[in-house]
Amino acid sequence: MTNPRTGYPDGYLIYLVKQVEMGVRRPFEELIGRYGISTAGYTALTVLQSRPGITSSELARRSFVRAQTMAETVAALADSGLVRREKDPAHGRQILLFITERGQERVADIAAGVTTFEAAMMSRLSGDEPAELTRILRAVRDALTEVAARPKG
Amino acid sequence: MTNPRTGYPDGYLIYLVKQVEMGVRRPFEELIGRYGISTAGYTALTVLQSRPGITSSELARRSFVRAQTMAETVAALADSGLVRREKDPAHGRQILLFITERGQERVADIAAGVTTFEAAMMSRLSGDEPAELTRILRAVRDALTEVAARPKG
DNA sequence: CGTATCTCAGGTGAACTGATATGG
DNA sequence: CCCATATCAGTTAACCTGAGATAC
Repeated sequence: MTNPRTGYPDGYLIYLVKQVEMGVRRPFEELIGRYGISTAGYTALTVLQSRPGITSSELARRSFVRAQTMAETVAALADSGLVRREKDPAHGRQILLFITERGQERVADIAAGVTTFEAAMMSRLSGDEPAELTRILRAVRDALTEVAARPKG
Repeated sequence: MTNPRTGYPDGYLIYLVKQVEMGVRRPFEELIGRYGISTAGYTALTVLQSRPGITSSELARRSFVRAQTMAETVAALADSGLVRREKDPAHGRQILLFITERGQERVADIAAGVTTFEAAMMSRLSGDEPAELTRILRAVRDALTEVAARPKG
């Protein structure tokens, strides 16, 4: 009934994650949408900033979505000239992705709004709580990566 | 560029929340789906356990969705006999919601699976990290409630 | 009169499964 | 042969907006 590790009912952590994600979703969508891209697109751009040259499939794995879903997201970015696709000479099938100059600019344009929004999210946190939260969420994500890697159960 | 409170790039916290939510979504859906209800339905049931007699609109606010969306979720639960609707005698328009005996049983059936899944999520956390995470996420959710309450921006 | 609930109707973006082709 | 990537096609679950009736 009550989880000894959280002090809350079983399933509450999952509910809480969902609440936070939903609380972020609409305001964030509204913010990003003004710049003509989707939330998923924006996220892909920021990942490509730190990991230039990864494939769409790899991007999909990092976002916990199927390759087909990410392919759509990337296609939209490529159409807008924010991402450049380049055939991997070593692997004929793979296509490497790079953020373009224009993509960099777009991310820079959005930066101030994102910073403000994230500050609002953290407005009730004090001291090192933001760093704690980030650290612990990364550990949860890594644990979920393991779960996702399992074949079917 | 780098947020001084998290030590990570701006927007990373939002990305992390999304990653975790996506990492939870499919396995959790798969788990809950076996019992013939949706993830949203299961969550509504658990909230009704601790808050019997709240309205669908109130449930919607707590989940950061529109009233119409929650109405659909609740309708499905009522059709399955997991939730009972009762006209509020004091407020002619409002309909109060209660989880039924059958709803309680359904939640109980799912409990073991949920506990196991949540344990997997927390498998890389040690000591009081799960409690820390829960506490901090609640503070973030409360901050987001304020953001959502604002009229339009 | 303004605000909130509930409900009907229609719409959408972002995920999904399935199938196929190709390359390592 | 097996596995991964990419891509075309169709589908779904969970949100959304808009509009109208009712109640405080």
